[in-house]
Amino acid sequence: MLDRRTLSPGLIRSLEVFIAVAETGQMRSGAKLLGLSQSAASQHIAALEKSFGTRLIDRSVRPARLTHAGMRLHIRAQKILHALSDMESELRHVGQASISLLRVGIQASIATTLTPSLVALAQKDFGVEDITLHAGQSGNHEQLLRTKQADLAITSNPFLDMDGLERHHILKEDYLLVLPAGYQGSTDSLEAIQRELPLVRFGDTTNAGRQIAQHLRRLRFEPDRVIQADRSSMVTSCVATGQGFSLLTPTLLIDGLVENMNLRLLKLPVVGLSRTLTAVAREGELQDLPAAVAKMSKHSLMDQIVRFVGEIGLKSVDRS
Amino acid sequence: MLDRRTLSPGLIRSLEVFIAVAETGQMRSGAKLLGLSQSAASQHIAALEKSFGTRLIDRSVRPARLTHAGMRLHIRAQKILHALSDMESELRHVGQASISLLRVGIQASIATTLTPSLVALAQKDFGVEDITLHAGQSGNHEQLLRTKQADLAITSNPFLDMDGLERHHILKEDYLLVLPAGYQGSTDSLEAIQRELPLVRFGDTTNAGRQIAQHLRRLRFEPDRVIQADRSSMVTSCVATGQGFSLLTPTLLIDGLVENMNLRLLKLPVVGLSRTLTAVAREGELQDLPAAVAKMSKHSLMDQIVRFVGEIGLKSVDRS
DNA sequence: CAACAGTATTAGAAGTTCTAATACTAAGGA
DNA sequence: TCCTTAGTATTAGAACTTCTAATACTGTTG
Repeated sequence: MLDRRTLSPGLIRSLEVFIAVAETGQMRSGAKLLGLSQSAASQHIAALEKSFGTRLIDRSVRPARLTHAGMRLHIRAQKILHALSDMESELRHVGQASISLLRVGIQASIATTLTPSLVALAQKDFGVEDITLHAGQSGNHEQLLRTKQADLAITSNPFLDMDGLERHHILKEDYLLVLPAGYQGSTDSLEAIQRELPLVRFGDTTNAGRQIAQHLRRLRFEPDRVIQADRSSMVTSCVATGQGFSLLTPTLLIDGLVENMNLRLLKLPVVGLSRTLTAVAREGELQDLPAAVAKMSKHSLMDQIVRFVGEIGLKSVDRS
Repeated sequence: MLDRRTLSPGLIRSLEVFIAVAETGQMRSGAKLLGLSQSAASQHIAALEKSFGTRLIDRSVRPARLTHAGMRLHIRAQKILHALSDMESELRHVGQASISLLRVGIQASIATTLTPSLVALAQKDFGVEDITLHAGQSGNHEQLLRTKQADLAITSNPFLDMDGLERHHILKEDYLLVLPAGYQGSTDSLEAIQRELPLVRFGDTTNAGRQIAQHLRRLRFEPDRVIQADRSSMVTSCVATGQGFSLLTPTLLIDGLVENMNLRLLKLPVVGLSRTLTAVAREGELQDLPAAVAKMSKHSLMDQIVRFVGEIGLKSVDRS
């Protein structure tokens, strides 16, 4: 934090004049280089010399020569003025290289939550003029990215087999056990619960569905009764009305929440079932935007999880 | 070399305002930090945003937040403003730390040559107000430095056994064979010459005298007839009048030159006889001045050698 | 709707930088 | 010695930039 005015307001101009005079060895020539009069140059050099309390240029010789102090100033001033030019160039480049059109594929389960924040970020921080948002299944996003119909995907499937992409971790969430509020049976194991209630899960056409099915197979858990649905709200409705139990991540749960749904949430009695959300874009195309989107998404989703799922939701999400 | 005006004249002030606003998160607070009105701050930020063609601060949130471009600018601006502050501090320090009194011991043989240039350098480039110059034998200078009666010595004896000194090489000059212009004898060896003329050399009370005596002893050269003198001009007078021959460095020769002296100069028929001149000061006391003095001394002495000794003198001096 | 908090914009005052003219300095030549 | 030339310093006032006080505008809250 800088104190109040510590730098001379006209310092840059004076340094420009000083460098021009130093390198031409003559007040008038230096001034001419900058399109100034000899008098203006003389005044700038005099002001610098007064400010620093020391002679910078020895005018008694031809060509004029830098003093010791003048040589020190020359070295430093050149570096600083170049840094300023670089800074100006960079900032103008940031502005000019802004993204005019952004096409984003968002996984359906988190699309509602993320849309407002994403639009604000893209427009305000990155000057994006046109935004196209597509909510859908994660499987579609790979093709959209590959065929350049989408520039960015926010997805639970990071397309690890696909090259030329940059990936930015959003968060990893564990699946929770979702029971009807009135469930009185055992919660020690999935088998015990399954004896009381059927499993309500996503269909095999969904990534979540396939992921859960695969994991349960690995656990040798083969439920007798299964209810399959394609939407989060269908799943949660069945559970809320006591028709079954389910396994959902916090974000899936939020996506399915409707008013007056009474559900009981527990940590899964088995480990290793989780879902990772990632922001994915083609490498280098969007500069800093994908990373910023990932950061914003995490922040936004965490807020919702705390608000709608509470402590148990918070504990089921990684903190990295 | 910078082109004509490429940097905005008010850029520094605008950057100071930008940083203050960025770090307080509020236009009015940032302005207050710099003792400005809210309106002035608003105008500076607007000017920057117009210049760069992009939004730098998002005012719609509380506290105000930097855009992506704003964050880039913040990083760069802080570095540059700190560099400017450092530069101003350094330049003011150079001025304030100028040396008010400088006491220099110069070897007698080069004192006349160096005095004008040394005084100019010290006053013009280093702002030295009072200069005391002492011409004398190099043996004295060690004591003057040790007892702080002198700050700088320009000498042929670098006091290698004394710690806490900084040394700056000026030049190394080989001894030349100095003969009467009318000498007709052999110049193949010192023995041959000695058969014709006595050796005229500095007395053992001088560093040059001791150095030459020591070296001749190493060569097993023991002249029958020796003329000893304490001053260069005595030596050169004897030689010029045909009374003897001598061994002198270019600077010693110049020191002894008087009008209408006809001397014949030859490269010595033996090797390894040379003298090194060094600028010596107590470590760190005089900052950059000793190095500058050494550089100026070399330049000055080289000019004199070329002028009074010519090509053979130039060839007998190192070029490093 | 009114009150409040904060920013943007405007007109004119204040401050800074510029120019044209002039004064000053040093060196060289007649 | 005087005059001319080359170059810099200084001055008065014009031109430009930055500032302030006042007002308009925007968004949020009760």
